[in-house]
Amino acid sequence: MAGGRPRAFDAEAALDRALEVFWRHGYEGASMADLTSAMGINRPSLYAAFGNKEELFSRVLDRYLAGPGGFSTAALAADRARDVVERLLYGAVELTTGDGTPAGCLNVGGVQACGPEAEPARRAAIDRRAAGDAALRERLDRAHAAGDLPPGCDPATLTRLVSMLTDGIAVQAASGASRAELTEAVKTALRAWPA
Amino acid sequence: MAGGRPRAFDAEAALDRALEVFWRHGYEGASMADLTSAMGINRPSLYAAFGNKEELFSRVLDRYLAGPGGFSTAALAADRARDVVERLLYGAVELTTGDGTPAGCLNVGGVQACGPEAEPARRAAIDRRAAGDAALRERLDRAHAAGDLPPGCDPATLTRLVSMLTDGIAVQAASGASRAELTEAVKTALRAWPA
DNA sequence: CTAGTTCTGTACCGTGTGGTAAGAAACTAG
DNA sequence: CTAGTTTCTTACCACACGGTACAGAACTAG
Repeated sequence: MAGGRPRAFDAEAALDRALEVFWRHGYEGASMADLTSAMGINRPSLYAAFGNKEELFSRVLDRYLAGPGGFSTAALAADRARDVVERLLYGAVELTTGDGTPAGCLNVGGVQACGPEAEPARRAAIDRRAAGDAALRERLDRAHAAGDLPPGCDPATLTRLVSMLTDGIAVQAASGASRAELTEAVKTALRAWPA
Repeated sequence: MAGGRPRAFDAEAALDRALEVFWRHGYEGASMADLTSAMGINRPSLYAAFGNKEELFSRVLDRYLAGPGGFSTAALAADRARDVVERLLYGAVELTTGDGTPAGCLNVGGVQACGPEAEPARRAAIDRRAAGDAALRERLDRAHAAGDLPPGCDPATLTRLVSMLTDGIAVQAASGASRAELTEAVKTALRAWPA
């Protein structure tokens, strides 16, 4: 006694469309009408497949971090700490100034305070950020133990600074800065850490 | 043929209340009901005095930059370029992590993409940011001409980097970073520019 | 007091929001 | 072919949104 009518859409492809919409308009700025229209499905199908708007956003966040934001976990695999940071910063520039993608960062945009009903989405974004920071922190702790950090550099503070820079990159991109401009700024910032 | 009923509220005090609400909830997250309630006035009074939500936000932005954000123009008066930057960065930390004020920055939050009808407010925020960047750029140009910049430092790029850092500070504060943590990170960033 | 003007208070408008009820349609197991 | 299950489609719900019409209240000039 199984079966049932098969769904007429690809859930993962629909999530990619939803990602595009959330990325461009933010959590609150993306209406269910925008989402269903972009995903090519009806409202009840969306609710049956993904729960509600908040859960959909959460799944989109995961997809974002695994896809376009995947460079940030990949960067941690670099041999030297400076390369880790360099990959993170340039990766953030590329992510937030991509040609076919919206300017800015879905996760950074999700942090900005909005209405009370968007609070769960905000927390979801903040939680993912904290997880990313923790992973970087753990990597820099290892670098510190191996003497791979500049003298007098606290891994926790350095983690905070890198996170601050990637956040700044996202806001700059969202407000119109070009990839070339941000690349130059990152290059200047990295001058403080000679290779 | 003059006179008319006098208004029963102080417009500037009402703007301060509106500032608090916009700062905490963002442009879209602040409803007219929130605003009128906090300002202690009725809807028609608000519309008569300030136009509409968008114009109110614009006036609040000006008040924000003249008040809590005033340090950013004051910082430009420092004698040495490094002091200008230092004041800007520490000032941003203080602004975004104030005790009685919401975490984050009204102007940075305004940049984040939201619904289509918030686009004018977004542009208003971006324009103010551009004006601030232009003022800093002009100050760093003078410093460059006076040999007050580190060797090989482009004023335009340095302006972008400082703006990126203050943006990052705002996002970090909005996502829960403490004043002490951000102060440490700024201190580390400033190490690249010896005093 | 009257005429003119401006603000206040209540009650309302159209629209868009996230979310859902109900039934038809498409599939599988027997 | 039938019963059971899951999806799709249409139509709808209550509600909150930004914005406003209208009448009464408070003031000034004559």
